[in-house]
Amino acid sequence: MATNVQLLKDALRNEGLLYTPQRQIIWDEICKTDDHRDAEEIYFKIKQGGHKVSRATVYRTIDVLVKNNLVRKLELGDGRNRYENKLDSSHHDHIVCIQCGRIDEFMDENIEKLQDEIAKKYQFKIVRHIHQLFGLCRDCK
Amino acid sequence: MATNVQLLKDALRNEGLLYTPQRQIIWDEICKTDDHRDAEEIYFKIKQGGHKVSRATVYRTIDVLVKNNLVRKLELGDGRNRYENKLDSSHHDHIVCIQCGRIDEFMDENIEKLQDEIAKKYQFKIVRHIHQLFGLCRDCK
DNA sequence: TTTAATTTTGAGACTCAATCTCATTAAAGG
DNA sequence: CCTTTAATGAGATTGAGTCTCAAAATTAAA
Repeated sequence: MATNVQLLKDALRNEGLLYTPQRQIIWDEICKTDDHRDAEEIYFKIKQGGHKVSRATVYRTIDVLVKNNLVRKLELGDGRNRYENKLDSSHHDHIVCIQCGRIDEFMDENIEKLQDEIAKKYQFKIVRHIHQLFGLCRDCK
Repeated sequence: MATNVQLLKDALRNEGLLYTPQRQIIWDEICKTDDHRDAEEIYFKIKQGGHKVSRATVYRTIDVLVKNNLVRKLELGDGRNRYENKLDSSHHDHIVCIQCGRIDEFMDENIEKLQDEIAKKYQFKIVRHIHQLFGLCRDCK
């Protein structure tokens, strides 16, 4: 598998951390899909795959990946954070079906612009934002 | 104090629940400020005020108030939900300072419209949305 | 190399918000 | 009143996430 080994190595070097098999396994697992999975799911998938990596290491490594922009953290407000790799995805926000859990992505340049204007009005420097639409998807309404 | 007794009574009737002193105390406490407080803060403020209401009742009652549109639930993704009364506030979203915790409110009719368009494009029925800008406020940047 | 110093890992304890349980208390409605 | 039904509260439980610390692995030094 070994997806984007170099990206991981760079992130680790950037943090002054060592490149280890466990960290590679975790990064590989996150790269395997474009799903929005929580840490437990990722942890169990790794276990299922026959690898032995502890829960603590999974959480610790995900934090590093998020901090170094390899992974996006999704906060849906239900007490579980989700994660998705940022390998080839540009910025986007999320549409979440409250019935079936399906998560779609959207991006609107105009909304981004309006956001910046609002920030300016409040003399606020935006570091990140969350924009999520909750409701019923095509198949659930 | 007894703020908007009728609104509470209506919400409770709507849910088939009884009107009780504890529920009134909780609703009063939430109406006292326009802050965005978490359940523990509300619980302790009630305690401080000399009233005896259990934590369980606070959480249970807040849920009813949220469900009946008397209270807005704010999910900032830090593991604690905040609540604000909806007495005289119209719809708005939030700007959160990651340095000092200050929370401001904003509302942009154009963003709302764009949101609706996106929903239409995805054949999605929006039930609620979260739009939060995180960063540094005027005094922190 | 062999040893010493440093970093990482993993098992399980711990935290904290939130929920659940169930015995006790309070209220409604004859 | 008395019976029935609902609400309350104390404390147990859950669950995601974090922390601890001894053991294992890696790196650097000798």
